[in-house]
Amino acid sequence: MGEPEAGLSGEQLGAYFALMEVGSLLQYAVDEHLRTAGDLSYVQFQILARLVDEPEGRLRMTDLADGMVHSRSGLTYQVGLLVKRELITRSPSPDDERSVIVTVTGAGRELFARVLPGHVDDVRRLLFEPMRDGDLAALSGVLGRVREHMRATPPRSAKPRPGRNRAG
Amino acid sequence: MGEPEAGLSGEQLGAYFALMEVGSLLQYAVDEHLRTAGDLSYVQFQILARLVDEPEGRLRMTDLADGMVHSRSGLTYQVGLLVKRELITRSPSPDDERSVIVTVTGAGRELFARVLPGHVDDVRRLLFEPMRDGDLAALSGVLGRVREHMRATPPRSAKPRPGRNRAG
DNA sequence: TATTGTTATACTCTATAACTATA
DNA sequence: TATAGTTATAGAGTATAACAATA
Repeated sequence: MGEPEAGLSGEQLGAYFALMEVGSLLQYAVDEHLRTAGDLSYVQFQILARLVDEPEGRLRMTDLADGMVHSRSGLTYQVGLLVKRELITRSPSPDDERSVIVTVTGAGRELFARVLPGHVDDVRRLLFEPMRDGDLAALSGVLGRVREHMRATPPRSAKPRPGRNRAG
Repeated sequence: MGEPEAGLSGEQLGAYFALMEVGSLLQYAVDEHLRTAGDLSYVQFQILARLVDEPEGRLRMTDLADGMVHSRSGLTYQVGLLVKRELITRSPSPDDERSVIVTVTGAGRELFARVLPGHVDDVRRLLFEPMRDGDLAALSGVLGRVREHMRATPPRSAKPRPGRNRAG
């Protein structure tokens, strides 16, 4: 860019672009692998990963939604696809009749286990191969801080969500 | 994750997830701003940015496609939308009758200039605010290396592109 | 009245393949 | 024959709003 950009230094701008490109390429590669290896979207993979990581293999829809960028309806859609393939099941929560509990099935665990090695391998090849140990530590440090900051920062300032009163 | 993951250390896995989350959140925030402030998709913003950055404000479709993840038809689609809004124009290349030259209009430059400050501000607030100078340098170093590596690595190994013979 | 979740709907974006035209 | 680009088409994904049910 030829101009000062009124707010970002050249190095900042470069880092920003690099981050976007790396994120985009990684996402693309990983997405394609998951699609090919297991006919899974990245979101579906994340859902399975979250569930498998859970001690009992189950989570409420709301908890599943936490940390995912998507809308509720989007989650319902993706969960619906996984249910159709019998990789997960849906059942009403005993505690709260409004809630829905999502549980990984054996088939779900199997598919996840089958897909994970290639996934991890892709990530290692693309992301970590060109790194030195110092890089990893540095990256973890920075990204951890940034992530915390982003989580604490309201992503959309002008979107009060209809039907929900936020104090302020 | 509770397991060794056969290929990635815990720290690597953490860094990978952090990268994906940060990239995703940043993309989301920036996307929303561009949409609100200028009714632009991120791809459209990138197209404008590329053109504005060019000395004469113009580029061939093929050059524009370089570095973008998308298919040709996807680019045609996005370019078509910008043309409809008269933010860019399309004209045949004098050098090569097959090529199409895309040029930013005054309106395109204006919109880009109007949208850029907020864009940059978002990036600064979300990405750089929680950083120290050491962080920036570290991030630039790592991401630069990773980006080079990714560019050199064929993203999709099993996709020879129909109608094109690659040596090897 | 607030929360949880689903559904209907519309829309955006992307990719594949077929096609035209020029080199 | 290879390259540049468009178009037709189809599919995936997302979001909004309306809805139902429980707390």
